[in-house]
Amino acid sequence: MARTRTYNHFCPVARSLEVIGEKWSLLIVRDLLRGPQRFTDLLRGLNNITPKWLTLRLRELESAGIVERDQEPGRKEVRYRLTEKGAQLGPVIAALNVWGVDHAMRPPEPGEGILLARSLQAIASYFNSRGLKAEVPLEWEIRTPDNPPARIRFDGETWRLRGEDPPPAPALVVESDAQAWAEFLAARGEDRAAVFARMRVAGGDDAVAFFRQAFRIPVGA
Amino acid sequence: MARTRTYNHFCPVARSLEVIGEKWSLLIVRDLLRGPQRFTDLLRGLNNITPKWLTLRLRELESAGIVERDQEPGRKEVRYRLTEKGAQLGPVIAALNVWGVDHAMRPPEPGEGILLARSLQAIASYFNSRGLKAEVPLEWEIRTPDNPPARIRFDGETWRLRGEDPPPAPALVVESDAQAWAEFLAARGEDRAAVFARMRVAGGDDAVAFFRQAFRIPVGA
DNA sequence: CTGAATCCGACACGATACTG
DNA sequence: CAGTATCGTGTCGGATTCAG
Repeated sequence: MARTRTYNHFCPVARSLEVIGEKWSLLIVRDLLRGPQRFTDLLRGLNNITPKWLTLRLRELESAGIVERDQEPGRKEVRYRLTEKGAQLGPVIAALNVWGVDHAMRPPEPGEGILLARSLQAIASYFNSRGLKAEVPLEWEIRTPDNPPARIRFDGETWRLRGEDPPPAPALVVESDAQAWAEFLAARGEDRAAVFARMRVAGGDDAVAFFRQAFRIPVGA
Repeated sequence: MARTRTYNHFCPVARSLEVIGEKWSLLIVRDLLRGPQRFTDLLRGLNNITPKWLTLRLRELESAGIVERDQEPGRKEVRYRLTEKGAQLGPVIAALNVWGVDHAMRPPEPGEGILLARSLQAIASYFNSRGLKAEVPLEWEIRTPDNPPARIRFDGETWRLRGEDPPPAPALVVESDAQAWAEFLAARGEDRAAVFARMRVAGGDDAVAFFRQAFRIPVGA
């Protein structure tokens, strides 16, 4: 595979970018960090990517030892998952996530795909990078019409996405629609408080207070 | 500026990559993290970039608020430097550096530019990411024929590049040529020990022992 | 319906030369 | 020193097609 995107620097940063600097590569890794995905899961999640480019990128990532292809013999289903080498790109995604939250967020565009699970992944990563901790383990659930409900959990040390598995009552449930949820995340200060005021939130006073603190929602009028 | 590289995801990682994901952008930031640079400094350091693309990328980074252009009135000299927003890309570069050192290094290619200062920047960043600490503050100097001598210093807490300014005797001096120094960094285990054996090292026994430990040079034959 | 392959056009990028 | 200008190539997007 004649890489055209070479820099010819003797430098670890340049070497890394030669491997995962092409368009889409890091976003594929981002989505696989949530767990193994099928081709069409990735296709949908990446929104604008064409099958051709997803195929090519997956092959490149595979031959770079970042992604593995799991195909059960007999089954037709193919699952792509990260190797250990690929999972170690986590800190790169986390650093981009922090910078993006701090310096590159804006409200969602009309045609933009809003994946609830992905937005909670970003929140968990940001909280972990910022060292935000709750006093006790807790769980939040966010519900919107178009997405399966998603949960984020603080286990006493770090924040993680939660799958569908065990449903002990979460400390707090937010009900909204995906658009409003995204606008909530993109806004700051009073604007964020205004959007928050229009969402339905169920939970104890302490839980709500901590949620407001975590998202820096001013107490406002 | 009609960004062609848009992803249309509501996601901080995708937003970041829309700003700094184009070819060369992050490498310009990498070089500016060492301090302000002139156009031709960057041109030389980036090795294969053409003036046209360097100009375009600098304009983009400027209008994104990542880079500032300093031009003394009357003087022709222009210096580019990072804004605070740009400096906060440091953790992104650091994460790419760690991954590159762990998973993407290989010996230098023949035509490859080897900048001593940049390689020490990468080492300092890697040591800091890995939490390597010395028991006392210390300084190393690396000398090669083609580059100005470069120094790296541990101040008791973090590792930093040192400019040319104050020259109290470093704890350890390595004399080599740039090619051998790069091969030393690219090698592991016994290979690294073999290259190390061919370099001239001056310093106290403790200083040399710590250097070997920091670079994981086996004691060997 | 999943998991692709193929063709074509737009534009991002590279190589080289030239300018205030 | 700090860029422009010109021209060719490669990367990528869009639409269509295809086999299991």
